[in-house]
Amino acid sequence: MLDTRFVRDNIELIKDSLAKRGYAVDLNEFIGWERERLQLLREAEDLRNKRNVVSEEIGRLKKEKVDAEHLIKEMKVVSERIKIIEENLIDLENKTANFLLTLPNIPHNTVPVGKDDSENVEIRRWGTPREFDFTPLAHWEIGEMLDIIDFGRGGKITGSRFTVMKGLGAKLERALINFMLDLNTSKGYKEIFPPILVNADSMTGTGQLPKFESELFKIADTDYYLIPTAEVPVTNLHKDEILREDQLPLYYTAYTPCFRREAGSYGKDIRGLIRQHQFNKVELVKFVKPEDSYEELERLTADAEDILQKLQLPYRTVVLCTGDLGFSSAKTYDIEVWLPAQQRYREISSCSNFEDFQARRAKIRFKREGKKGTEFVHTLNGSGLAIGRTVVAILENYQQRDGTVIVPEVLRPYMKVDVIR
RNA sequence: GGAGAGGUGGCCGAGUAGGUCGAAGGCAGCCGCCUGCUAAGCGGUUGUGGGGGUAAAACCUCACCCAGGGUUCGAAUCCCUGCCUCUCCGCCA
Repeated sequence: MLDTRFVRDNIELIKDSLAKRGYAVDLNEFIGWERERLQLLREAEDLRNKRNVVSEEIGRLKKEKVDAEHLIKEMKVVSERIKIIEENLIDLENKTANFLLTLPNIPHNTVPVGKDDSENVEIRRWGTPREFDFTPLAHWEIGEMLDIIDFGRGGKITGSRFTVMKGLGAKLERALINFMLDLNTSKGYKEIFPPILVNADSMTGTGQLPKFESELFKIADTDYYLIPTAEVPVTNLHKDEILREDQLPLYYTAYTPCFRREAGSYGKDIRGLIRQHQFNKVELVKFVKPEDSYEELERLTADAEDILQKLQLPYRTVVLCTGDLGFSSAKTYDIEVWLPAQQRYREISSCSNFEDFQARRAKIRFKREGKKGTEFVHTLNGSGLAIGRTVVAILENYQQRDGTVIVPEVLRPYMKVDVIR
């Protein structure tokens, strides 16, 4: 969420930055609400002040057994007036707050301007895509041949976009989770295992609600939602807290299953593991001081890239342009892994700096040593990494002519085998 | 699921026959004083958000005693609803 006063005072800047994202927003109504709200607020405060003073006086008079009936009558009228104003005030507050909740974050000035993902800018590549002396198979073909991925039974048990991992496939999934958590924690990220059902308040805190309800699974008869990413529970760890300066930065890593409706992606990536309703992911989350957040974003991205380097998987990193940037993010790097069967790079991690956008929604603040007042922290997160897509990348990049798959060196201690056959 | 108890400031903990309580006291923190060092002691100070005000402060004011409603001239204190915590029973991984 953007700050009310900031929006009020920077109308033009907001309009410009939203236009870069492809949003056309009418702020005039908001300005009108704010003007009226402030006026009513002052009126209400003056009246409340009067009531406080006179009520005190009434108390004193009653103690002295002096008649205060005329004052009580007078205050009755004042209280009624306050009540009416407060109702209007609440109405206006709701309107402005709901409006602000639907505004996306302002892109950082280093984010390239563009209309959609075709204008994202590649900033680096690592590794060289392997030359095959045979035609590489798609991961779903490999997975079914080796009997480690069962798409059909996933559909039977639940429905489309659900998959069963079996044998060494299941073990590969588990190995990757452990490998990534071990690597991340060795770099100072604290491991978290959070609830995977969260309440609406937490979803609002990180920006999924109110705008993107249709992309979430909601539990019937409750206020709970299945998380679409560990970002939600982990960022909300410090909801409504005031942290001490010396507690920052905070680094967390968490493995969770993730659940997404994938509404609006009908027909996309129907085959294979790329786009599932349920998938595993190891996430990286940071809470940092504002002046550090862009340096922290670079390091977060580097930490995610390091996982691919250790797995010896070729990738490239792109910076998302304004038109492709996520709702809550001020700047995002996508890391895309090379998939030989598709002959293209596919997203495997998304690393973002949300600046104070989430912190303001979730009221995550900190206090500087020796300074008055509080400031919002900056929050960041990135996948480190999406497990299912990493499985895809390993199967496709490490496949051999005979249909078997070599286990990446760093995973062998976890897998206990060198080859999946 | 059944029965009970409770939710007050960074922490502990007063305050419930409504009135000057943003809230006693203690601890912790900060600033002084004192002190051979440490400890003890003495004095002062320390919440959050909003509106106004200022060059910036100072300052004025409103709100906040789990959350949301209600009663009242006036509520931390009374009433209702919700959430959470604890204890006992049941059930269960």
